[in-house]
Amino acid sequence: MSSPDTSTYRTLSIYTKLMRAAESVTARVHRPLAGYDLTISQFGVLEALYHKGPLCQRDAAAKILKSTGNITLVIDNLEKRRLVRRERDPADRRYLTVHLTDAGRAMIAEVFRTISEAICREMAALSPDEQEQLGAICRKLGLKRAPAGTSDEPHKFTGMPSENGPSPSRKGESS
Amino acid sequence: MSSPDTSTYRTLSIYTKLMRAAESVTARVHRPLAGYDLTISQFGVLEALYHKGPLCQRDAAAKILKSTGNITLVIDNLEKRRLVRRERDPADRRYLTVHLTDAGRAMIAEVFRTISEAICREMAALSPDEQEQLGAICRKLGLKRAPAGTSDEPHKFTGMPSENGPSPSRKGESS
DNA sequence: ACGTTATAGTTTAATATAGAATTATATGAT
DNA sequence: ATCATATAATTCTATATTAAACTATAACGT
Repeated sequence: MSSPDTSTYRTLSIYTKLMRAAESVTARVHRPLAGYDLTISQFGVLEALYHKGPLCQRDAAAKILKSTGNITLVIDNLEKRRLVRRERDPADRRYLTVHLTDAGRAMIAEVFRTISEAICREMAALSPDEQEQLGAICRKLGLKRAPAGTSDEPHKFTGMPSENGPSPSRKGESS
Repeated sequence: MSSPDTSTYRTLSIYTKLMRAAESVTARVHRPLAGYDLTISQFGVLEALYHKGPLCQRDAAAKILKSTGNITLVIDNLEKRRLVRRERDPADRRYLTVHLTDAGRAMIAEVFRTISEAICREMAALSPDEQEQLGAICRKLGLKRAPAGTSDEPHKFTGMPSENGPSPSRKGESS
């Protein structure tokens, strides 16, 4: 019943709605970060460490989808504030493992709680049914190249599904 | 039958899925822009001009959700490539109206077609029913402060729903 | 063992962006 | 008419970010 044009229009329209919804929700969700003087990247790193434990910088970069050049700066800044510390891996001296300090852990625990609450408030606009539908739809949308992820990760509020495959790093673990 | 914790977990999980889907889809959709040597901001401005006609810089900035300081540079760069031109509004000399040039229009027409096709490919992962559901869900999610938008705008592939209300500008039109 | 290749991290140069201060123009109140 | 205020755009300063060049370390093939 609809010309190709109309159907295209509807599709574009829905895409646009998706983008706006995502942007508007993230804008509101991330608002509290300003109060902690954290950038989204800094939050992303802290959160990754909080939920996955110590990480090397390459993996941290992959989590938040930034370049390795950038992660150096992000972690520099977190380290200056004593929220994380770097530790040279004695087994492979190329690696720097990034750890949360106690202060960092305390901070991310609080920030994470705050952000979680914000997320729940936002998502409360949807009924449980709608949340289900949304989850299913997003899985389909995201799955294009992503290796049908099962994602062991707890929660990742920032970052992208590794699109090109940032590689799990540390290939030569066996031997 | 789920503890508050479980329910929170599920909510966070769905939020995360939404963010990843949105990011992964936009990454794929925007990929062709590199071939035209257009940044996302530049594309956003061209697209706004294409669909809404000439705009003053303030409005262009609002469309793509960037600062007025930034829009100056974005438009500078588009103007250098003769894709747009600035025109001083004789009625109110504070305004610069930004127009597409013929070259700009030709370019955005082509780019828009390319991007539209990419979007359709992405959205084809969903059945018509699912697309409907997604549209409805996004409307609910986006609507938090947004004035129950009816959005006369054709398509906006970049930018955000004006959250705080960037103001329609040009208040003193009457008189 | 030795040299090639790969990988983790840093540095450097360029761009994008936000935010504050600035300039030019317009509006409104008295 | 004049002065205070508001607004559009630009400029300036600082930060975030990427990409590419570079350094240090490790793995692999011969």
